[in-house]
Amino acid sequence: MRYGQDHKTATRQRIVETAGRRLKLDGIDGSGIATLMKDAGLTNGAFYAHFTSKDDLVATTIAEQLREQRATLAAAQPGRGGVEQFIRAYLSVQHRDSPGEGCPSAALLDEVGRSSDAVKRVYTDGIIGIVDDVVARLSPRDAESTRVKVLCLLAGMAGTLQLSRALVDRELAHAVLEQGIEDALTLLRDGDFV
Amino acid sequence: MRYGQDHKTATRQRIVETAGRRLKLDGIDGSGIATLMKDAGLTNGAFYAHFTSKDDLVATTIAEQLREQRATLAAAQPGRGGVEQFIRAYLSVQHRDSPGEGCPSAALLDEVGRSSDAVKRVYTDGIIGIVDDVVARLSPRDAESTRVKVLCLLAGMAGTLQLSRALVDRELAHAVLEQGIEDALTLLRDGDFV
DNA sequence: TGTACATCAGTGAACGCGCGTTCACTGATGTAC
DNA sequence: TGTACATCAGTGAACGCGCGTTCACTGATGTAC
Repeated sequence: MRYGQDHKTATRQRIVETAGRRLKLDGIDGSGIATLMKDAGLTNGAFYAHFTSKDDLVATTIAEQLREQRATLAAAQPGRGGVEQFIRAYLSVQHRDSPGEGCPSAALLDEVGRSSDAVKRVYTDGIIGIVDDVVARLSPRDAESTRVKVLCLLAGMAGTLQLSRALVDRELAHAVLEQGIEDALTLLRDGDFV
Repeated sequence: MRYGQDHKTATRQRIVETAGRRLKLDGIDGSGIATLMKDAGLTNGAFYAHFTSKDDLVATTIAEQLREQRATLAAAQPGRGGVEQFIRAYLSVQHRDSPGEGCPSAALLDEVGRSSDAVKRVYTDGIIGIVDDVVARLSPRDAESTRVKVLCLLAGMAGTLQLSRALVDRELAHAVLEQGIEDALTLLRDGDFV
């Protein structure tokens, strides 16, 4: 089956997209090559024509997921208001109940910490990209220290979402989201930005 | 090999202890029964004399790990000062670099969110136990709303530790821990406790 | 324009291995006489 | 006290299965003549 030159690129893109969903739903260790390829409508054998290893796909997918997360922020209203909008959407019931469509940090952060340096590398680069976008919206006096503050803010939000997903007490899980928004806004206010 | 009545109990306890370390190091999906048993000096076959399934061990181990985490807090100085002490130890370089000896939430929270209801149940109960100890130290006006605030505080700290483990930029990873302590103390101050 | 051929994305079976789980067996100990 | 036996914690091989990876092959397409 010889195809046009865009075909393979499109297939690769499709694998990365469906893998994003699967990895966030079942975890890195919980997702096998055969399943990942089946999600993209292919068989396992085709995998190594697109990626050198599972780790290669994981790294590629996490980079792409963080790029999408960044695009979500970019779509919000301009300036500081967009950051608040982002926080409320992030800590929403809808986001919590749709891990496959959501933030890779919330779904995979502890697994990333156990992953290869290659995966940690793309994660680091990707999260810094998001942070820089947030910092630009806050236009702070000290951009460097603000980057660290924003990093912590995002990490806290990811942890809060993870907790809300792990609690069986639905009422408590909801209260955690609400309080998480309050806490994030408090830190945003106290962060000495401007 | 017939042994005294305490022998089996002691063996089970040993499995749960070594499993705690292994699960936090390699993740739930990343830890196999044979490895978990070898860690305890046993062979795979003995496993099902102690637990009904891997999920049973995971639930038992997470409950035990949260109990140990609670004991760590109990060992700190009394009152609110102990909470600050706990925060600084939690977000320390030492804790970050020893996941096997550390907090189960930081190591496994996103995997718990993908686990069985049984695992989520013991996680929920365990974390509430820790929260109640923190709340008791703060002796707040409104204990119920303070529980939620403390839950969020702990979730944020877990996320921050996960992030520090995932970043390849060592300097940034360290700055995140420092900022995480600042943020946690800020939330503790603003929490309207007393 | 029509035909022969080279390309190469994708198939599907197979590799060795580790997974969670089961089970017939071992053998050191506590108990009964 | 000494011996025979029942108990049962632990062994180690095996179950079927899915893992990550490899590879000989297929066959639709683009290209060459």
